[in-house]
Amino acid sequence: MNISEARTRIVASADELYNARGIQAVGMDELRAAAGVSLKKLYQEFPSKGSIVMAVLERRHRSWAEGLDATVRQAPTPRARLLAIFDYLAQWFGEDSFRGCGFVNSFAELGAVSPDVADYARQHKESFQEYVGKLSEDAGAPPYLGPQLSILAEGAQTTAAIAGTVDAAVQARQAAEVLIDVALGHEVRGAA
Amino acid sequence: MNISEARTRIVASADELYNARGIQAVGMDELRAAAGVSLKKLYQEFPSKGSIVMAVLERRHRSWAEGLDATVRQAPTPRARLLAIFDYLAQWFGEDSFRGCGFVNSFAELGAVSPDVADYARQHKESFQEYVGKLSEDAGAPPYLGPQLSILAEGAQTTAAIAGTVDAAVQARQAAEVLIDVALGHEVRGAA
DNA sequence: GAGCGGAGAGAACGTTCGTTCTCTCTCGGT
DNA sequence: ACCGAGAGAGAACGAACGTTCTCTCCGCTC
Repeated sequence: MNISEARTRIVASADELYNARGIQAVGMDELRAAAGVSLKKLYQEFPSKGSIVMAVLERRHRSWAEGLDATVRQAPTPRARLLAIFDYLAQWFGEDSFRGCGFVNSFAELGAVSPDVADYARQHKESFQEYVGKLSEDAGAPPYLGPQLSILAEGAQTTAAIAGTVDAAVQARQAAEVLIDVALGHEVRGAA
Repeated sequence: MNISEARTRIVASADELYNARGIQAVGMDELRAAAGVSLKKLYQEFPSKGSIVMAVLERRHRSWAEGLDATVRQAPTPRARLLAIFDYLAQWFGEDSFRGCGFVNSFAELGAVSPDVADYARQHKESFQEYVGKLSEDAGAPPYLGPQLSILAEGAQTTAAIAGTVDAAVQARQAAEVLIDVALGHEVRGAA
């Protein structure tokens, strides 16, 4: 077996287990079993559990950013691209494995004791906010729209995770529509 | 020393410590020291760490609900009362001890392994959503406004916690203004 | 004053965790 | 065929945790 094959499998298993049950609740032996790897090889690939956690965060960031961008790219107009963010959320929330944003969760679990985890979570959120800001700019919206939509997306994730329903994605999407149209100077009528 | 005095001090210390460093990172001995109580008395008041966690959640819920309601009551109109939610958030985010919503954090840490914690977090969020829904109804807004504002508030909390700034509260407040006015059928002009 | 109940301090226990060590087996080169 | 390097399985280790037990001391009752 290739060395990097083992790395990949370890990180993938860790991602799945940490997401499902929390980082601190999953021990190295359980991870070893799930990855089908010896404990020796585990510590040969990663010097510590902390480094596995960081590798998982990197994997999550790549996966999220790529998935989001793929969905957004399919939308034809700048306005549709902004709304596509919430379609991506809706699809994500519907997955059985969805248990909230992995960065929020790891920040809550380890942010206070691990500066690395806290910094990475911050970076991930900043990168998302920049992405949304760029999409907003492309749509010709004033700069306040980006943060507003980012906050909506963030709130939808937390709400969906704790309530256990997909509703938050469509509610956030409807709110986003209003905010976008107002920011673009369109006429908006409230539905009664 | 009165028995319920000890209980109160234990729960207050636990709240502070759990908030600052995470529940799993704080051991019973550290809590005992912070509360100024013997380990014996600790287990005399609470049968287990889990029961202390639940008591902390109850305390947090009461404190949050009372603080929010006090701020909201000061606002003169239904519209101002809806916006007061975000003033409350802004003040909260500015506190040194702010480290994100305690229910989101405990859900992230223990929700997957403790149904009690998960259920309580769900109840807390539901209760907040009902509260916002009631305020929306009082303002004469259509029923979709409540969830929209709840999601905004939720997102502001997470964003402020991870970014470490208060900005999210005022950004969410501005978005809320737009959503409220559109929902009430007012004319809204986008600022450019 | 003697004895007793309860409280505080902290040692002790059993478990779990992250990490390392040991033992055994296999496989490739001469 | 033999020897050495490397890998797998899992025992072992030290620390930390939640929880319980022990010991000592204080104040109250007869």
